[in-house]
Amino acid sequence: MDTITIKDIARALNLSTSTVSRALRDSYEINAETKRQVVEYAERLHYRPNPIAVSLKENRSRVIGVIVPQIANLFFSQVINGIEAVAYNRGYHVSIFQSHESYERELATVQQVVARKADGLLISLSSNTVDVSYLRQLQEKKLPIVLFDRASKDLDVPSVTADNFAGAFAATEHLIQMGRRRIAHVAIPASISIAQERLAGYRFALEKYGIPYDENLVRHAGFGPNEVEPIVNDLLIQSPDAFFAASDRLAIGCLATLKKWNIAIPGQIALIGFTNITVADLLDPPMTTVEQPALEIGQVAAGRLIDLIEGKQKTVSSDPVKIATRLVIRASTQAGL
Amino acid sequence: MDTITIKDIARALNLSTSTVSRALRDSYEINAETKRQVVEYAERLHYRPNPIAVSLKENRSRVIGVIVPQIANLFFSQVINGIEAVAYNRGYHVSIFQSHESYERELATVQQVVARKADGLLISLSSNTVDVSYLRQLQEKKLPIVLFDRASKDLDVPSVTADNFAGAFAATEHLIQMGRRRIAHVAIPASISIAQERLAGYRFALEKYGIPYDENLVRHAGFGPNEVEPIVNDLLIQSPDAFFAASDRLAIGCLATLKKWNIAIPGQIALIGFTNITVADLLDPPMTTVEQPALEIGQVAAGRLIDLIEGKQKTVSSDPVKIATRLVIRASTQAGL
DNA sequence: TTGTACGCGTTATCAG
DNA sequence: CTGATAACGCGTACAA
Repeated sequence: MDTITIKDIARALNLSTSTVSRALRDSYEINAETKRQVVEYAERLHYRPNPIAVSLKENRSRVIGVIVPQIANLFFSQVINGIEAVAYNRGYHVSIFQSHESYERELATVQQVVARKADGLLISLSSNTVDVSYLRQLQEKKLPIVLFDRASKDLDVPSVTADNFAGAFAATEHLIQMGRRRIAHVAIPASISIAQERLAGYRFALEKYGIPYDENLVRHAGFGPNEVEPIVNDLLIQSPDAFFAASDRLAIGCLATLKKWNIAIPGQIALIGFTNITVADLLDPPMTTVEQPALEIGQVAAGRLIDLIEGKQKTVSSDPVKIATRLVIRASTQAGL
Repeated sequence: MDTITIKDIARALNLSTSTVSRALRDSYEINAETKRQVVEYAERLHYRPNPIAVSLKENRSRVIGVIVPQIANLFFSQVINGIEAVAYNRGYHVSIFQSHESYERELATVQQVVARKADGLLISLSSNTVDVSYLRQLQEKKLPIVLFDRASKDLDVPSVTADNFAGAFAATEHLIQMGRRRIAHVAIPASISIAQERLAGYRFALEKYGIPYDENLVRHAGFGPNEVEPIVNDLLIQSPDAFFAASDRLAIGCLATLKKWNIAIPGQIALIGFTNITVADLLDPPMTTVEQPALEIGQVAAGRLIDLIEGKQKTVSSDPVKIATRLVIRASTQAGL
């Protein structure tokens, strides 16, 4: 292997490794000339310190581990972009991993990342994760952790999420103001923290407008490939006049099912997805959406984590940060109503 | 820090670290009883070898580095899923990184990953990467590398891509068979390897049906946020009767622009995207697409890489692997014609 | 200002 | 069968 080490430089310049080492970092009392020599030589040979050796020595890695349920999801991939932007600026590398909505893989991945001395963890919990004790243990070992999007009430850890309650409220209220009264809600799995918040926002809007809550109009869908259609079919039996879908995937599932039954959405069904769908404008009629500030969530989460890592946050104020969502009303949805 | 090491076990059991180490791996001549003791104690304390120390010692990490231009792209995220499935099964961890279509970031990321002793690299080149000499150097240092999707003719490295030529040919031929003659092609940046292949497939189809190639009908679009619309506008001046978009993003850009001008796609313009758009069925009319076998590309690429890593591939046959695409013809697109 | 020696956690070699 | 020792690359107390 011809990767060059501090030792090579030392030998070439007739110096000790410690002198070279010092010359390359703190100029902690080192002869200017020696330093110049070393730095120049190192430069010329493209010397790069071995991060593995440094990690072993210093017990850290300048790496932030990011674990998301799945990457094939515009929301998460955008959050990651936000994370990277901040982390990169502050001198950290970001390693990305997927839990594939599996508790076991989440656990294994986190263990691996921690074993590799990541300086901190940014996690969005898998839908199957109920036992978060492994995270609590890491937290007790002083490992900086920040949750985003999918947090856990069983964990006293800082979290950054969209304001799901307000977003769901806005979506539902919009539908109500368009004259709808029987609004079906296709929800994400109840085990996910934000499912409750979205449901609460939905219920609160109904309440505000004096519409009774009908549990038959609410169904949770999992992540299986063909789970949405039967659920939408069931909901259709309740003859809803609108749909509030709690995610991109569910919104698409709704649309597909409605299309299959040839139900014209504008006249009879209004649909709002809690989404980042980029093609919402292309649909006919365009879909009104609640957009999550994914980029910002990532940026804020990364910022908080790095503050924790660098000890700028003495008090770990674990009060959740809520980032405002945005209701995007597409023209002809309104027209259609 | 209360991470337990081999040394802790040795002390507790009055053994030397070397004995413990041996007991934990090769049972190479070790007393059965001693071994049992060690293993049991290690189990009880949840001992996990420090992967950083092992990497330093063995100069490898059982980690595969994956670098893609961007994660917020269904094609890439699905490829990654394919990669993970295979790598996981064969005992490797996968670390995911983005180059954000920047040569500099690609370079920096690869250097970082290599410095951390990744056992191999799976890369899809950024659109700005023209100088691949840094990869050639790594290759010469015997680092296993496999390119996927975006390869480079300047690099004699195994690659796995979709059969872009055949896919583009099939798409174009389909449009021709639907009676179109002036087929506009919105292409990805010419610097990307597969751009040429797709263009060639397009041209070959025209040729086969005796349609003259008109360079005014072909435009390349970059990755800027507002690049597609003006290009589509320009193309519209050439009064095309169909569009062949070379990617998801471009297809969406086409659709958006056409919708803006209120051009009814079915009657006047047929559109085919070289894509993985999941909502193609929802569009009105549904869009016919050429689907890339993303998952399979990832699986094959990961398989080849691991074969290389494990030396099963003595001869580095760098002949590119082409995976067949699938033309998905949506019913009413045909009807519309 | 520079060099020596040690440790981070692990494995491999060589004695015993 | 087991233990001492060296080595992977680096940083740092301690000595000079």
